[in-house]
Amino acid sequence: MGALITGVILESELLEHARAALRERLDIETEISSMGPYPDLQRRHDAEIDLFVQGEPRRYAVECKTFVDRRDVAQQVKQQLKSVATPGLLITSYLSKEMAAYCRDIDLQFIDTHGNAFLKGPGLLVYVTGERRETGAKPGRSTGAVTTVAGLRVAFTLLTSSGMVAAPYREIASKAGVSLGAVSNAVEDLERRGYVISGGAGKRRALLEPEKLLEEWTLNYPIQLRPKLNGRRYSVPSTDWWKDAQLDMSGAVWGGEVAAHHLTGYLKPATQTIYVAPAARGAWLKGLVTTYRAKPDPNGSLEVLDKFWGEGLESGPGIAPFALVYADLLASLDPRSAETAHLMRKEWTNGDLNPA
DNA sequence: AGTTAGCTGGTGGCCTCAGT
DNA sequence: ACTGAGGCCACCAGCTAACT
Repeated sequence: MGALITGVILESELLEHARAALRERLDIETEISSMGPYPDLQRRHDAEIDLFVQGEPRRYAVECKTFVDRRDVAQQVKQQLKSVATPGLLITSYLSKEMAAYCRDIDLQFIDTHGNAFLKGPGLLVYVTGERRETGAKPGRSTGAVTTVAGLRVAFTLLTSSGMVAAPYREIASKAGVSLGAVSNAVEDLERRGYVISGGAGKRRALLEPEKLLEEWTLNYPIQLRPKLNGRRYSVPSTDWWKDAQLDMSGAVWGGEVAAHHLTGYLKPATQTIYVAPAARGAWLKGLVTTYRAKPDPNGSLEVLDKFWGEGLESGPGIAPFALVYADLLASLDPRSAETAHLMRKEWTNGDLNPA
């Protein structure tokens, strides 16, 4: 089971190993009720399982995470499972004593593949910690394509530009704004997880299951990549200033609700998200302040972030790539935005929003 | 296109010190 | 003497860039 720890594994494998550990160490039987991804946006977890306690099934919404070695990851899972009607359960490869204690503190139930567990409910209280991982296994962080900053950039480039997956690593690296080694790691991870198929030496690679990859990317983008984009908020006196703001001339692009409005005509934007190239950011912000009297405000409706992708990936003039607009909408946790995101994904699936 | 050495930054653990 | 907070430090994963 060493590979479980050092490599990135499939959610289904993680689930199976954790269920086996629960059965062997704690004599608790489980049954998988359903596996995601779910079509409805209310269910963004990975699976639903029944735990049999004294013969009675207890249903849990499951979120699988290969590595949970940071408090913010546990916190993110907690937040994600909060919106689910059934009790949430984190399944991971290994939780240290410290992380187990933290999960208990924030009331996040979990099981890992080594028999550590925290389960509570009517007539049920299990807290097992300190079960050790195998020797030689490192506590490693993932090098995953959707769990690291560089990996997310690479996955984003592949999702946004069809055909890019077959391009040389140097071209992908250039478009994604990451190093060559990072592309190598990311593509290797995508291959291992079945998102990329490689035909061997000289053969072209292909992207498989882009929809599933998009879902994973969407979940990880607000946690891993977005906080690195130097986000700053501003308030603008006029509520509909965005209507006549022409961004494409200034190198900035709309993300979030305004982009969704332009793409679908469906959503009336209450917030504005703009991505600006870091080099142009200073001059661009000056213009924003003089033209629209924008003021720095931590609660302002306008958020300005660094543009992190290369040229030619936009969904349209002055509009961020679809995947990013979709992720922005879902990250806002606003039901209106989620509905629009769902609508956009349908169009993307049909190929209507794919630029390249 | 792949490999790897070296740098960077984040995290966890240990130590110290102040307060009770 | 004990406990908790804060600071410091070592370790390690992630990343880059040079090299093959």
